[in-house]
Amino acid sequence: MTDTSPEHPTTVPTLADVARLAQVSTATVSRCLNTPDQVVAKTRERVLQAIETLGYTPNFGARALAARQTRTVGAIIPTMENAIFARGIQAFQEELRENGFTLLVASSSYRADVEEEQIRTLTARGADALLLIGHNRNPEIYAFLRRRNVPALVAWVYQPGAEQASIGFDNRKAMAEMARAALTMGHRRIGYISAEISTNDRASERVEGVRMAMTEFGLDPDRLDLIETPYSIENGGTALQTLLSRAQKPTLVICGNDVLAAGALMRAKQLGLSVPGDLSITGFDDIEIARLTDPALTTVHVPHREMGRRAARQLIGMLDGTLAPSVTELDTYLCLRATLAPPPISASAEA
Amino acid sequence: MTDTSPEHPTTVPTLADVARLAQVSTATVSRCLNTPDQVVAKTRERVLQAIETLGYTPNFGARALAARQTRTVGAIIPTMENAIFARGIQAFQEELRENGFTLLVASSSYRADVEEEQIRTLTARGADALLLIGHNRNPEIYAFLRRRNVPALVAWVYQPGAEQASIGFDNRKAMAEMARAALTMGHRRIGYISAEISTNDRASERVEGVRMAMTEFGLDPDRLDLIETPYSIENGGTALQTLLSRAQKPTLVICGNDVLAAGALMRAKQLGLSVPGDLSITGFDDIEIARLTDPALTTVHVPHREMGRRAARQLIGMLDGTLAPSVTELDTYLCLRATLAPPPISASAEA
DNA sequence: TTCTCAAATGTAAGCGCTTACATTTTACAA
DNA sequence: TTGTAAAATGTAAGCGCTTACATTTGAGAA
Repeated sequence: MTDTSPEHPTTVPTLADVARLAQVSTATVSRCLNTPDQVVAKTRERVLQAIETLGYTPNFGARALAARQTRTVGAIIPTMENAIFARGIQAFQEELRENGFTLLVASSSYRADVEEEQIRTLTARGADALLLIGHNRNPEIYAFLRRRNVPALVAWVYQPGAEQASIGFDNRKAMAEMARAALTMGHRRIGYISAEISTNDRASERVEGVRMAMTEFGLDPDRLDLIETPYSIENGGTALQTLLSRAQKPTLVICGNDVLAAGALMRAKQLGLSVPGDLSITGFDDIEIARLTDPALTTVHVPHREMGRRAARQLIGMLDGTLAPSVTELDTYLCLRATLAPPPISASAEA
Repeated sequence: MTDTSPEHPTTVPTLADVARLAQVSTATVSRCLNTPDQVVAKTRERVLQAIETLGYTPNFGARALAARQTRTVGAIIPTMENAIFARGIQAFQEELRENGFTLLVASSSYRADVEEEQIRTLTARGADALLLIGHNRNPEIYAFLRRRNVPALVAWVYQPGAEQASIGFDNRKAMAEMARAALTMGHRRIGYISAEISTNDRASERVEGVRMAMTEFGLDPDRLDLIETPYSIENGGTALQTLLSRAQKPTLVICGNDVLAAGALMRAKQLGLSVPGDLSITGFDDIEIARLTDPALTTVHVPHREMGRRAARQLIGMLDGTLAPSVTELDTYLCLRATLAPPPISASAEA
């Protein structure tokens, strides 16, 4: 039983339906959609009209199957729960969109196995290219992607001599700069609140940056009081409390990012400490929240938007063959606001 | 030139490649993947082995095309920039995942045209069902979705007698309750910081709730001092400052959500006001930030997680025909924390 | 051993699109 | 008018999968 009455259609309209209604071949309809100036205005209008009356929308899967490309790129970020990646991904998406690409975002919850699954899912869905965060993952994944001709770009990190194409900043160098500023002010007892280090190279590099600076200042890097905890405001507060319960209280708590720092700062104030009078606290990322805490957070500014836009451009270039894979370093800078100051006199005397 | 050496494959492996290597038909390979117990163990192992050595991954588009379903559902939320929808969507996703569904999220930036485009995109990509936020949109969209057999569920709102299947809470009632609490304490000069009302029914309903309560208390609802501004911490601060510049300063600022409230609270403190001593501030949503401000925010608790999970179940039920579309109301409750208190004596005397 | 029938597997027809190639139309020069 | 080439359109072969239906296999009954 065929149903041809446009009034009460029972199935979803297809290209063929449009072609029939417009009295052209399916090829012409397809061209109207993809290369409109290959079809003469009169025909085109007729086709567009038919599309309109039928309420036709092309089937993405079929199109991808036939065209062998989707103009879609995938991004797998560790988390969507806090705003760490929001701005960068937003910019990434904007630049993609301006170039006719669609972004598909997935999150891995900082888990390698989930990331791997998401990579498979996104390539199965036809992602033409992939944006990944950080370096450390199973090298087989790159082989898999190469096999499928899916270019990948690693973001949020810069490591000299990296194998993979990447765009980002030197996390170690950036945090070292912060640590040097603090050490110069006289801080010697330092606490550090970090994300889990073993699976997160941004986090581990930042810690290493502090250790590096400590060594430069003649301090034993093992004396860094390190706590690892997932990024969240709440966890920042809890970790701060732990650090403050040590026999030797820190005069400075460096946080792996602004979210942790915001939590630590709030908790410190709730505990009656004056920041930075009694205790200095620093963050990393310079997200919105950093400017809005009271006092405003001293942090490391990361060029999220630039990173996102340039990542998109790089990936598009790799896709159409105009750009070779490359390793790009972006600059960060210290953002000295109000939560970092010299340690209290009493404390520096003790040290 | 055909390349059959598995060492240096030049194309991505397909079902047919697997079938060839395992010496079975493509149908059998397909069954191994989709209905494994329809194929005898020995064959299955051989096929799985072939899949492994070839590194085969099924092509999603082709599968969707042939099977006419994707086990994918789409959600279009107004924004990803703040955490308003994060928890609810997270729960939605979890429940979907447990049932073998994948979630695709898109954001509309609170723009009707973008939302419409996203709806088309997601259905083109084969979403089997859709989650939408709030009621007000072009009714043609529902016709479009019906035509395509894509069930849709509206969330975050409850309106008695709604046409569309929905799950959510009564925004008006919830906010009215908050307003009554404040009015009972003696507040008479009320400022309100809202999202844009014309395009956002959650926002407008909440405002109406306050107006309703004012009327109940014999106040002229038009005296509500209303400012509309996009949800962001920064904007909350700016709006607060505007409200404070009025001839008649408010003793209470009700905010349309916690993000605005957090911004307003911070700004108030920076301006040297004591909250709630000099000024009361309230939020809506009860997201993480509400418990972490100082003082903690008085707000309306929304059952985000429950809403997300139940939305998923409802949609899955509609998809497999076991559940009829329905309109579900969820309960909210007042979360009295520390930013709401009676107005200062001086103020109530003036009123 | 032969027969029966369920279980396992195979065959092949699409799903809705793009695109190489073939054909027709059109515009313009001769 | 005719010829020519470019422009417009059509034809049809897949893209990689699922699945209805056909065929083969094998276990157990007779």
